[in-house]
Amino acid sequence: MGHHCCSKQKVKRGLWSPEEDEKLIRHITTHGHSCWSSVPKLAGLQRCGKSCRLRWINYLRPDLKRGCFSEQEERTIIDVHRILGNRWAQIAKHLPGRTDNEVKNFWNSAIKKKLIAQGFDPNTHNLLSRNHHQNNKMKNSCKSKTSNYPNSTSVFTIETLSSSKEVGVISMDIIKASLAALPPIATTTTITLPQSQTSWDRPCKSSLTSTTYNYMNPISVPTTTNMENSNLATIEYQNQSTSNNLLSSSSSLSPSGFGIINENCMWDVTGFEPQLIGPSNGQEEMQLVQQEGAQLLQLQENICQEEVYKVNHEFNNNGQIAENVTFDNSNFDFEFVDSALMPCGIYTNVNSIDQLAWDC
DNA sequence: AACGAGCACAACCGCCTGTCG
DNA sequence: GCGACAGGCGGTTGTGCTCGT
Repeated sequence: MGHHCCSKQKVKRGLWSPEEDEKLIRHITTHGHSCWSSVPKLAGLQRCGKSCRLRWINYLRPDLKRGCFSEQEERTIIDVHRILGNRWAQIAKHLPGRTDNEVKNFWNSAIKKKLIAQGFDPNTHNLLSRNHHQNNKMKNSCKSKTSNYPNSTSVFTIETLSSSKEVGVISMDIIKASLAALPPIATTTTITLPQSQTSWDRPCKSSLTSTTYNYMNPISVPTTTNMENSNLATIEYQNQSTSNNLLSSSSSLSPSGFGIINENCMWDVTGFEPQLIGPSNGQEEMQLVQQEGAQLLQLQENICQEEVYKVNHEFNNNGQIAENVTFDNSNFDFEFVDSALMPCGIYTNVNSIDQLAWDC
């Protein structure tokens, strides 16, 4: 059974021949594709319009980047997927020259398996094997005083400690998530690592001696947004289930508090890119981590800005007054905001990472 | 050389949404 | 408001290649 647009006529299916490709390219480059349904007839192809469109978008478009995905692209896919989920078209927009189909195939054939192999749930980006254990632990003895999200899937227990700075089992994603959860006031964060630990994702329960690093919270750096106009929205995120928040029309966007979970620690053992961060090369590596964290934050901020802009743009076009716009009557993507702000379920009001310890 | 399993990727299917009459 | 249609998207399937036996 074919697609309804194809059922009316006899259409060829299956792989495209070079001759068909040539016909389609010649037609689109000379006439464009104002209406895909008319393209097959005009181009002399026995295909349906949808098939032509897919062939052009996924394979024949001149601006496509062919070949293997770069490591940077892989990371971008993972990072954006963490925020957006299986919205392949949206993810592909962050990868110039790549199509949603290509990204989807790459995810399913490569990244997904690597994440699973590393113990990550590719859907939630949380650890797989320890989920139940940690969830049970959360139920029984969670002392978190800050996380108030009932649907949190965090596998980490956060405790407020008055004096201890010890970091037990820790991975890069936890570090970044916690750093990103810091309020924008803090500019420098002190992280104490066991001396013996040279890799962030390598569990190390005992710490005889420790090394201290300073980590600049990239969120704390004031950034200016470059939206089309200054008529931006401020999100006062409280509780999505009972939200009755207002969009204000004249304040500036401040998506601070973005959480980051980063599976970059997986590269360490998958052979992609060893990231040894420790006393031997800590200074240099921490700079790289800072840069990477800042880039990731910028990426997440950009995505959030796009969502917020969509809301404003839509209402402005409709001639409505932004002050009267609420989340309830908007189509704002709460799920997106939730995932962007609390990707690992960590939501905290603590003043510095010194107050955090991870009970893993 | 023949065969089958596994894999990557191209293509299709079905659903959803927006537009238009 | 309703139906028809086109475009877009994500999930799934089909196809051809590679590699091991």
